Amino acid sequence: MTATKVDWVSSKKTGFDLFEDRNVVAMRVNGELKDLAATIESSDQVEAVTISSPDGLAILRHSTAHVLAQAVQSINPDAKLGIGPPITDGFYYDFDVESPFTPEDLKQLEKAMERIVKQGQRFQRRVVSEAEARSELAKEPYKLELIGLKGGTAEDESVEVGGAELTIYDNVDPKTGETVWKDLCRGPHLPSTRLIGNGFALTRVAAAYWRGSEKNKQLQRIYGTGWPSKDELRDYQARLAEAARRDHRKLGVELDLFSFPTEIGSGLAVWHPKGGILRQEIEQHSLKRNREAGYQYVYTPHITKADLFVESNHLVTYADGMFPPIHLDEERDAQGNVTKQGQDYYLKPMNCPMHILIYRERGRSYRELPLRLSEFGTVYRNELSGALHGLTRVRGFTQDDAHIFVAPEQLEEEAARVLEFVLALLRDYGLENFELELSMKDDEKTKWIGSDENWESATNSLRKVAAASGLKVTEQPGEAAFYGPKIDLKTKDAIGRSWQLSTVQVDFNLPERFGLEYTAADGSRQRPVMIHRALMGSIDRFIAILLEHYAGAFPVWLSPVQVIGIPVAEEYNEYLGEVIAKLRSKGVRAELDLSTDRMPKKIRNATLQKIPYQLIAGEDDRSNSAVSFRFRDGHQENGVPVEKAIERILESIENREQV
RNA sequence: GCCGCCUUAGCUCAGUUGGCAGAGCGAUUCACUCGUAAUGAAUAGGUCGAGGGUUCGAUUCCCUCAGGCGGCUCCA
Repeated sequence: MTATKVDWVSSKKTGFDLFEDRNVVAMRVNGELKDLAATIESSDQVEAVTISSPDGLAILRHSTAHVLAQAVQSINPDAKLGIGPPITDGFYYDFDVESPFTPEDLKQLEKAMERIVKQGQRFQRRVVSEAEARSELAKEPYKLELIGLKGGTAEDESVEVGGAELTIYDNVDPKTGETVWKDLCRGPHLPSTRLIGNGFALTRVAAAYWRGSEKNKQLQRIYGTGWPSKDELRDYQARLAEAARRDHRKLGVELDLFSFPTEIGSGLAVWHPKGGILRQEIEQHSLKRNREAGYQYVYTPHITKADLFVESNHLVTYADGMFPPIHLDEERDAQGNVTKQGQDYYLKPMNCPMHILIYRERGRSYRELPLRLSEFGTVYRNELSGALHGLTRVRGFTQDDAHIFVAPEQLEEEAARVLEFVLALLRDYGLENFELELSMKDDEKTKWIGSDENWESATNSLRKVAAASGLKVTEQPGEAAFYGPKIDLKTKDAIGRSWQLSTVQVDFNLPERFGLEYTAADGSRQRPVMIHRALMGSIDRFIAILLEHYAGAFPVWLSPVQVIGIPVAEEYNEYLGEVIAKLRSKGVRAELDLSTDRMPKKIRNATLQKIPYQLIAGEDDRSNSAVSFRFRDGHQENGVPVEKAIERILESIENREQV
């Protein structure tokens, strides 16, 4: 926060009197955000809100949204206003219009907005009664609906009608004093549109359901971004360009890792040889770590009779996410009458019921617990076509899944072990900067099953475990799965984007449904608790995250091609070929570039493929039994003796180094 | 699933107000034998996403479908 405390000044004043700094665009009066035009009482605590502070940016963006709405209505007076709040990095405004906006409309609207900004219209707050608001906004059906909602039940406060009173903001032409536009809004706003400057841009158009419900009409939403200066806008646009450069869908094509053939179907990926190597490395490393941590690997089928998902209740709670059944074994006579009842089979959307059946296959002793079953389990989910997105949202994917069966008293210790394990493994892949979210039940929703005592003790256990990790923990009441609390782990990638990865969920429900038991030390039958652990979420998605994190330039051990040999001329093919062969014999993924390209072209190709080591050899190297290194960043080390070079490469693989 | 936009060579993209389809990269071949991000030349490569309609004629206009992109919704 850049807000500064301000001492109280004697007589009655407004924010304009108090703050001369033009960067101050609003103020907090006794903790409440207000326009600078608001008057201040002598007992008030006042803080300045500068345009670059989080509050200031939100106000800037909200005011920019108003300017957008004014621009839209200046061009199309029939456009009905929805809502227009600030969001991360920008704002949007929803409109009900006859025909959707086009990219050309956006350019035209930006121009209109610039004119409004230059005009320096004042945002003037005015308190109105509900009746006044209704008559002034008679032509705005959505605003009228918002007015109707105000004072209703626990509805979230919105930027339109939150707060104690209804207010309308008039946009006033500073020269004529005429109100040129107005909008129902709680504020606060910038003192003048001029402060918006040239740090804004309209970014895209999209449809959005009115008030976020599929049942409502879709409005046309215009998204924009807004910043205090043109330079900051450019920085933001550069960040977007960097994110686009790292897009895993683009890198997947460029590095020949995977594709989504339309013949196979939406959201169903095939892995090419290079992507296959990457995936194998990740899986093998994970397998080894899982084994070391006491997990036992299992295999289960991709398809099962309906019975299993009836017993697990997935066919009730998760039916929408499942592919329709495959009807098998039905027989009919010549008249078409069913002579043998068929069976429905389903593609599995989750692995847990299968693992549970392995547990239940025989009697279990407390001595076997915790029993940790893990699997790279491939699941299929019938995601809505519009929700699919590269490898991060697909219809078939592989979870590095595990289900741990523990005695209730083991829950806390095991959860701590799981979290520790998850963090260690993710660090192996080069991820850092983790945050935890503890999702709990709340008193408002009714979906929760299981006893309050169970919830309380499990939540307390997870809370302790999360706290002990030393990571930042956010508690989220109401966000738990219906069957138990969970810890989700988020990580930030190299350019600061947050990704949800692992989840550790406590489940009382499935052990109950499947009647799981173990024999305790005293001979009594007890019910185990289950922990669901998806470490990388989905391997497919995890690879997408790593791809974007590393921008395709993986650490040596994960690189599909680790070493490429580039002879200076054909003459040196044989010499360098021997070096490459030695590396291959030691398990290094090394290739020799025998193409007819010239050397600089080969270097360019290898660099674009983001291969960590380019080994170059010409006369200087051959006569000294040496090779020359060229690295991704272009720096070189010439004349390295072959044995030393090999050693160095092997070490970097062993230590999972980035080079 | 809903709304909007898009789909032209392996890739990135021009183009046609309805009249024989274009470039760069990539591929192949030939020449060059080369020291740190593109040597030169030639050749091949297309039912203009699929199907239907309008038209003398459709890659171009209209309809349906598929796939992609951006959102919304969804993500137990």
